[in-house]
Amino acid sequence: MKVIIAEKPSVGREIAKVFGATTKKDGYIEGKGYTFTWAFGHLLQLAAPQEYGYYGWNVQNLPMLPKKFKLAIRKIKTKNGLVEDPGVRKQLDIIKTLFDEATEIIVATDAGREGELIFRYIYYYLKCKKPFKRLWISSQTDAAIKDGFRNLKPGTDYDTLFNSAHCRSQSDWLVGMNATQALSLSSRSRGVLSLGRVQTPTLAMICARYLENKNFIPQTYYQVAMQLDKDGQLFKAISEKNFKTREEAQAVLDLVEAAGLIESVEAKPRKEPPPLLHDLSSLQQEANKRKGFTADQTLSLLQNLYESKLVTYPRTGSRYIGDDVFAEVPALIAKFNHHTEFGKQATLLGETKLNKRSVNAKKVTDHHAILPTGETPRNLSADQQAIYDMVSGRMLEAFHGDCIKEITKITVLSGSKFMASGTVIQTPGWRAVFNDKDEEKKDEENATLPKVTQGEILPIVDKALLEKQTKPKPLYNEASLLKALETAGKEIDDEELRQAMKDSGLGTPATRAAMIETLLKRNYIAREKKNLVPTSTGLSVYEVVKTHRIAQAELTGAWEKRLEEIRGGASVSEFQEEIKTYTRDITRELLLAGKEMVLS
DNA sequence: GCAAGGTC
Repeated sequence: MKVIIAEKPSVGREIAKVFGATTKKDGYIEGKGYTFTWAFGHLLQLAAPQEYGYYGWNVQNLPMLPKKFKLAIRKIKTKNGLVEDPGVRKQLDIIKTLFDEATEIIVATDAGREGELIFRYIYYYLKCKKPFKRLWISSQTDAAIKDGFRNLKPGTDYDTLFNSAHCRSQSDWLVGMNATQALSLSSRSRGVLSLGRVQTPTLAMICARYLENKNFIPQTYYQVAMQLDKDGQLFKAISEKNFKTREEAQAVLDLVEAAGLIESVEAKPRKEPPPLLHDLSSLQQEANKRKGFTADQTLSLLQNLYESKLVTYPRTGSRYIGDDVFAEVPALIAKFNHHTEFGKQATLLGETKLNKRSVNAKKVTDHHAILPTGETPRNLSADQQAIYDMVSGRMLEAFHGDCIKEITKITVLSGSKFMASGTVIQTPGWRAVFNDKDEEKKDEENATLPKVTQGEILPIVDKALLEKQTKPKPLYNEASLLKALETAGKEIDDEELRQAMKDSGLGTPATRAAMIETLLKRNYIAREKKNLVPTSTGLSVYEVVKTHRIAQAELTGAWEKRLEEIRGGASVSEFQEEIKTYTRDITRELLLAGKEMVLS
């Protein structure tokens, strides 16, 4: 008997379906000589410090450097503290029984570093010795699955990938556990002061932005505005220059005459391509902007929709689909032909050539972009419906044509030079789907401009001196923080580190929402209206760690570079030694620095 | 009491 193990039930069932296996059992499916089972993500994790004899929280234990890491069944929090997750225990028992009976195992966990780790941790924990092969596919269409099974890889091909995954896991444990205890103990804080490779740079970003915003000194500047009249249609023009002093602006204002000469008129069409399909992060950002949902709420609503088979896999980091999935898109779009809001646009799309901007198999990683499945939704809550509409509306947008705008710039002479600009949508294209108001217009922009010609002289009906102030960068909210986490590392000077981080950023799509919740739970940050601001505790921690590597995105870049080398066959023990050295250093530094910490 | 990673 061959046993196929997937990362999650949905994938296990999908593969079983392709094989025509139909006998559903508790925790697996049988048929056609195969058994299909699954994990629920990571069933096993690196064991807690006490499993290595480090009891209690004690400076004497630090740094904790286990000789050999152990695995433990995933825990859940109950009122009696941490206990083994019974569902996980049960599934692990099922997997053990199946592995014991197996002649061969086929590994169908997600095609990536963590997918490899999920399987290997199970395999080694169960002390399994059966041979295994690897299924490596990036979409779960019938064709992709069949093709993948014709091209199974030897399991050992992925040994170095497992090494890199295991190193990632151990390193996060070593640095996180030790740094957390070191700072919590030395600061004599009442609560836990947690630190980690991802959470601490995130906290640092929030704190740095908050301080920059709070300490910003606004600069006053001046502009001169006028209103011109073209056959009764008024429009606004602003001085070409900004002025540092009121006097300079006043002088320009005084020179404005009763009429202005149209010096030039420039009208250019601009094509605006449709947005890409959603990945989790872009959807979380949009839901935060449109509905004020937190990243965590959006993920949980999307998970509900996924479990009801209404949308595809939610925790994806790709905004693209492959050609195989694209082949199914026309039929999917047609399902929305009678939708109350999008029906007209869906029908229209059915008659036109689809935009293939979101189609690129090379940019599909473990999972493709989020799409509706085409199943008809029933009894959705208002919030679920809102998320579902964002997913399906985005699909219609993504395959729509460009939006064509006309950007007009007019220069007016009256004493000095003035500019008027306006944007008119000529062909809405994808913008017809939601028919939203255009993104926030600059206040000097006119909604529409009258037709004027060069050389014309128009009466000036009003003029004024405007006093304005420069504005600081805004505080982070969930949407802008998620964006910043995705792009973290883009400004690293070191070319190699920047390169190593360019596809990842800080954290992963699956973990970012939970990480924001962790910072809130630790009382490091708080929600203030839609903004995320640091608390006094958060700022105190930031002050202590801000100059250390643990507070910088570069640390992730440096690790990613080394992990990629390990995947390519480089020495594991060398990296492990570096991490141990770093762990000793950061622990020692924090044991000292924490003593100086001011906690209110 | 602690990380980051995955998912019901």
